[in-house]
Amino acid sequence: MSLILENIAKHVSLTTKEEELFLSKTSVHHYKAKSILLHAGEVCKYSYFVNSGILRSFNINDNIVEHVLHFACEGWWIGDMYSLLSQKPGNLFIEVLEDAELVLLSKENQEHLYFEIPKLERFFRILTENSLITHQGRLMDNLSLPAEERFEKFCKKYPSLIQNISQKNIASYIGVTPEFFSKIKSRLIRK
Amino acid sequence: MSLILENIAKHVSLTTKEEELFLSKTSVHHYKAKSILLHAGEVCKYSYFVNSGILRSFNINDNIVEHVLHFACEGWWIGDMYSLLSQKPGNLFIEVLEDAELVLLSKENQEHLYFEIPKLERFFRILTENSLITHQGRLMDNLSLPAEERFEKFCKKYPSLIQNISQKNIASYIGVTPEFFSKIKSRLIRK
DNA sequence: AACATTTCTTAACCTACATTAAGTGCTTAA
DNA sequence: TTAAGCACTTAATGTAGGTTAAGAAATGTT
Repeated sequence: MSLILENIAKHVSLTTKEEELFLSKTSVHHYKAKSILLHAGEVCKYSYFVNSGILRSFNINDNIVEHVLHFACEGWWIGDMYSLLSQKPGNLFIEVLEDAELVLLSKENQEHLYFEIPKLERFFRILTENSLITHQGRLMDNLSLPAEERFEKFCKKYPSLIQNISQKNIASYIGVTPEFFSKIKSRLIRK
Repeated sequence: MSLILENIAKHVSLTTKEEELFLSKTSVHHYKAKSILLHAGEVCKYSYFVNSGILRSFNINDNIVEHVLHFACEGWWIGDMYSLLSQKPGNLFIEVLEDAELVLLSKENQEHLYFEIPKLERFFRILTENSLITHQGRLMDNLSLPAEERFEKFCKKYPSLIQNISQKNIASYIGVTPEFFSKIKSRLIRK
């Protein structure tokens, strides 16, 4: 069974017919590392589900500094929620970090599916709720914890990512410069 | 018509019978300023909709420093999403800042309503999506903007709140100490 | 009205993190 | 195979924002 159907089955149970309908509204594409799926200033047309590979979403400040909003690897969704829902140009880039196989679900198809399979409305509600909880937690951590503890939390929460993501990108997610991140890391190793 | 029904009507249209069913699952309560509706360590049982008054949710770090996650005034919802959905003890306090009339919706009733009025699943999906977008934006702002610009954004986004909330609380939401916030403010006034 | 409590301001000093810069090792590319 | 480009490290110096402390203004309480 495909990964995305397993993913859905964790929250709602679809009939075989519904599963087929769902899949018929999606398409699978392959992307090479360094591909940019979405540029800031564009309107985001798809939600992306990751079958394999790694992606990140980030913004760029004053044309210089990148800040990572989100990583996505196998079994995760990624997109620019703001742009996708408003259909206005967003601030996010979406980039492939490691060669990826993605399931694309367009906004229109997603809306269709809500009408044809109301259970999917529930599925995406739950997905969005979980994402919100994660973001709230990260926000509170950024307000209240020093960089070193934010890094430790990141390691605990996403152990699989640490192996596969450059320090530069982790630093950007944590919210520090690569230089300072390097210092933190060597401090932790010395312990 | 009640404020909460107007609120729902902005996203989905309910029949009169459905509206009655919805209201029958909620209850209205009045709280004095300084009431604490939820303590960190407790399980959150309700979503709160604000008919009038002002509330805030916040955590406390090392038993000392407060950080505001969220303000809510007329027409807004507030709760501890993490605790509400997981039914585990959360980290948030919810406090009344100004005497409030609130609509309480328990988790069980909310789940019931999803089954009896599927349109409400859509309503809360949309609500959660909007909240997620807001939190993502705030997260990126915290990562990439200095405190002064975060404050300016806050003023633009929530002009009505500034009149009614102490500087201490705004500072905590922005992510700086009251002392530094005071400095920022006088710097902006001098401009 | 008088006292207590909390909020806000100001200022001196301190620290977590940024910036700049220089150097090392890895990878990719002609 | 050499050069060019990144990712990473280290270290000197700079700064946004924190801490501490003390007083002023506002608010609440009896």
